[in-house]
Amino acid sequence: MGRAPCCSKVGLHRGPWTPREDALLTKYIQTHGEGQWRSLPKRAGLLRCGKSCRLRWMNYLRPDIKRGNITPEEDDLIVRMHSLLGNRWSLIAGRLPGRTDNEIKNYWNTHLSKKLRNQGTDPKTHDKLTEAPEKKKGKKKNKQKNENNKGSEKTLVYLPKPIRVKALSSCIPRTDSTLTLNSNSATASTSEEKVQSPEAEVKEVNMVWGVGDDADNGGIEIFFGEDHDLVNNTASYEECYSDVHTDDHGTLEKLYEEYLQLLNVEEKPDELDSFAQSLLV
DNA sequence: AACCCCTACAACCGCGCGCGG
DNA sequence: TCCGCGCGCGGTTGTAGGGGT
Repeated sequence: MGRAPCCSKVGLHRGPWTPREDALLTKYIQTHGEGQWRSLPKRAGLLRCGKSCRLRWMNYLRPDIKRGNITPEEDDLIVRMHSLLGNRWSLIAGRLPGRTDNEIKNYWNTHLSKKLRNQGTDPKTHDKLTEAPEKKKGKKKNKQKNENNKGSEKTLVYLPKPIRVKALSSCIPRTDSTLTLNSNSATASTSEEKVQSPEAEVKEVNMVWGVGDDADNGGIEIFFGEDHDLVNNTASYEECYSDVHTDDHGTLEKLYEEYLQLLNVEEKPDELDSFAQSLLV
């Protein structure tokens, strides 16, 4: 077993980035743009692995990164998105403009999971804990804190299976993405019928959504997007989602209703607006 | 003052997916 | 169809710094 390292480690810098390295990377990307990460370090004059460069840029140097404290609104949204999406940090981050998946993941592990536990909520399942909240004394060392991320016994309906989220970069801008649900918890369809996006239901927030089967992963696929993106892009809905099928509109409606409930649409219409705004970024 | 423990978060790692040859 | 590469993701580790004893 064992996978070859992404690049030769010999002679490459590791650990914290120096201001000089940051400057080199930033300057290179400003001139040549992102991408080609593997060859970028050499061309930028950096003794770093391409992966490390990508991470540094994505999580720290990008000009649109919002540094600073997570606001209570963001905090709340993260919790509710997590209850729906699980540990899909990149997907959650996509709904929080300027925030990175790494930042949200760290914030979750250090703040929110603890906060939820103290509130008597299981941070993995978002169910009520039967046991009393963990006391501060008797806490184990650092390594233990990440135990929360390991396999869950969750059986809640619609909990996403912990599998990869697919980006639809060819059709839809970066902030739109898909998630896949476990077929054990939601009805998957293999019908050949094309599904009509229920745009009418969500027009006021300029969003479209839909569900399709994801046979490869044994699940179904949900996507959220912005209808003007689909209109403005040359690709049609069918071109983007040619594999989207359903014969179970009840399931679709239920899924979407739950999504809206999680956003507390009725109680916080402004928040949905800001959510919709975030999709524009 | 010195030591220890804990927190926060930057960085690394391994893996899987998509795409092009 | 297969294979290798590039990329992105989630999980994990490393470490600086702060607070308590």
